[in-house]
Amino acid sequence: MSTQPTPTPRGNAGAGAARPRTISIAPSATALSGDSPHLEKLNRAQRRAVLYGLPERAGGRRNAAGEPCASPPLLIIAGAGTGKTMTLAHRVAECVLRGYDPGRILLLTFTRRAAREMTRRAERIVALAARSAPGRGRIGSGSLRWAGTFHAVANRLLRLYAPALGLDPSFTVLDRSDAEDLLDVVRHQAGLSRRKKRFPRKGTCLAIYSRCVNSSDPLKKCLDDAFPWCGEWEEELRELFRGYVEAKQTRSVLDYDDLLLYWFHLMQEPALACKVAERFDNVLVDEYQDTNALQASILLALCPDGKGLTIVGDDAQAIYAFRAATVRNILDFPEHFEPAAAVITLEQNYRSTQPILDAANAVIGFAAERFSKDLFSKRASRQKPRVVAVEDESDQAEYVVEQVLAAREAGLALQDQAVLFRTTHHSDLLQIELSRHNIPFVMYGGLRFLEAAHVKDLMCVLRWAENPRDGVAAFRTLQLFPGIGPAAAQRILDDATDGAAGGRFSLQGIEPPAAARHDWPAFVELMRSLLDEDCDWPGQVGEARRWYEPHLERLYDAPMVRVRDLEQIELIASQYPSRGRFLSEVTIDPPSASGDLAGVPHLDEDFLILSTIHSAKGQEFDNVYVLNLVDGCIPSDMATGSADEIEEERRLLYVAMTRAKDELHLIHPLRFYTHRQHRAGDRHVYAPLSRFLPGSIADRFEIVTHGRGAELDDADGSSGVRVDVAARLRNMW
DNA sequence: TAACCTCAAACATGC
DNA sequence: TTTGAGGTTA
Repeated sequence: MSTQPTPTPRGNAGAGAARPRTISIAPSATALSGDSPHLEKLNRAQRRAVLYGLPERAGGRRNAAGEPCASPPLLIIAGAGTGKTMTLAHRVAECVLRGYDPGRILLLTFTRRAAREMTRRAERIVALAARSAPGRGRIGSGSLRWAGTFHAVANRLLRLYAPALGLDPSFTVLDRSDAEDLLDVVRHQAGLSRRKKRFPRKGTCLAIYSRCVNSSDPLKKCLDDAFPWCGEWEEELRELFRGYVEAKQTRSVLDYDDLLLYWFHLMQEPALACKVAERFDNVLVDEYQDTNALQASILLALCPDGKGLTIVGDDAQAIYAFRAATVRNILDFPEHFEPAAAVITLEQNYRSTQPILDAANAVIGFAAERFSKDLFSKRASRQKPRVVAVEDESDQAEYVVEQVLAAREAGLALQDQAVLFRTTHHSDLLQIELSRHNIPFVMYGGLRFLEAAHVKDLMCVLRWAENPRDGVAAFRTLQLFPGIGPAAAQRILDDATDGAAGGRFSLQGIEPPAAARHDWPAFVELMRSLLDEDCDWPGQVGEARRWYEPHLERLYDAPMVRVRDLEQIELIASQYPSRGRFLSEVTIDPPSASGDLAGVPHLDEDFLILSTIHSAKGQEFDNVYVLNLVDGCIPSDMATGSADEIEEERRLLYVAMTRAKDELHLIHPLRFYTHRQHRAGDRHVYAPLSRFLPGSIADRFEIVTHGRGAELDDADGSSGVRVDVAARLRNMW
């Protein structure tokens, strides 16, 4: 679908292609590495990446012309398992050791967890080096203040520069479903819900909006590219988005995309951009292949000449195009600068055995465009990765259980084993099977803790208190009362803001509907308390919870489980210094979305990891089991629309495979039972092995058959004949 | 009139 | 499973 020019095909230097340049290492750098024990563990390429272009001493941070001493732009292409985190952490540490102020280093990562890991390591390296060379650099815990995701850093910067941007510094942040709700309000007000033909749903509308913002493309192009079935609604959508932007502004709320968008506009104003840029001597960006056009614009505005800028990524692991990330960012990075940025490639893999890499290289070898590199490892093994044919999904679950238990018997902890899958529901059956066998597990990226209705309810009460203009939070809070629905909530909201000036509001004198009258005074008292400047934090979370619990019991079944979740919120809240920080940071990087296990109590000491492939990014495990290696799952049925989408699915499989250190099992259920049928129903379709594992690379794998699947041996596709029955059945309609 | 309930349809899924 | 529309009740 994309008509953009392609970058370097393998072994072919195309025009404008980014090719690795020869890097000459400054003698001083070599000398330094010789006497620096903290660099000893690094290989040659890693050491080059750590030291490249860094001035010997950054003391004073200014050269004779009064300009900051800074390294030229650098791109590190770090293949899977090549010690990327370690290398980046070392470079951060090296900056500190050479005299840069850690508080002036900006480290942009993909998740908060990655930021934490990186700072922790950098601090350790500095501490270690300081022991052998006292006085070279100092770093205390927490002095790398500017480490986080683009969104988290944006949140902090925007609060600092809010007045200049016309923002209320106590703005609140809408998560995805809040944003959808607000969009829905606007949609109804604009009369778009009353159309002869069905208008796209709120989730789709927001996805379109988000894509426009993040790709920086006009609406028309977004619709053509990603939402062709909504093309006829272009004008209505434009009107809707106009209303949505206005609605956010009157409420002092920002959605995820706004965080980037406001930062972008901050950087477009030269005077302000200069101030922001001056805060940082070094800017390091991790996972650059998964940034989008808007993020790239921000970054280039932050470092127009690339001075002090280091980016790390792997084009072969770009898996977020659906969120408007573009691999062009990394492919085109070197040529943005004059002279072009240096490229250092890390190819030695320390994670996987060579047979696993051979297989992964073979899979990614079919990719159409990428920086040329092939991973190699010194970890020899005779064990090839397995392609396991199983009869169906329940046989698949059985196989995983068997293998996991066998590996544990052999001494491998459950935590060192992971089951990966394309979408969350692919793991449904396995979860049941694991529970049956009493195998504890943790689901990464699945829980969506903050999206549970009762959790959102409580968060909205707090959010309303934080930002009285946050009508989204207010609207939801009010509807918790019996007898208050959308209409009454809106009336109360109007009355409450009418009587008070300056965006404040007052619940005094509001007459609620009869059914809500009984509970009303307690709520007025709660809000009075929460709005009090001296209200104790985090104690107010408990106060809000105690008010909310009776409502919870009325509104939902199984209240006990939900009550425990609320206690969990209290616990999490206690780790933040203020209500504002808690609300924004938890919204921007929710605890479960980043696979953040810290602070999740009552877990067994050992547990199996279940994760979507997306959430497994950056992780590694001894044994990896990948579920549903069939066409329709990988690549997903939903992603076969264009060549670009197929390529992304291929990279997704590559990411999954390269998570494995020792053992890799790719499981192929031969048939799938179709849904929505009687319990004992036998309607099913035969599923062909994923197209990413064609017969031509079969020699990279050990092909095995499990259990009852043995009977179907000659149907497993190893004959080389492929019939995509699933697709044919789909195409019937 | 608005809240609440029921039922049918849906172009999505990863964060 | 969820959304949203339409019908029923307070």
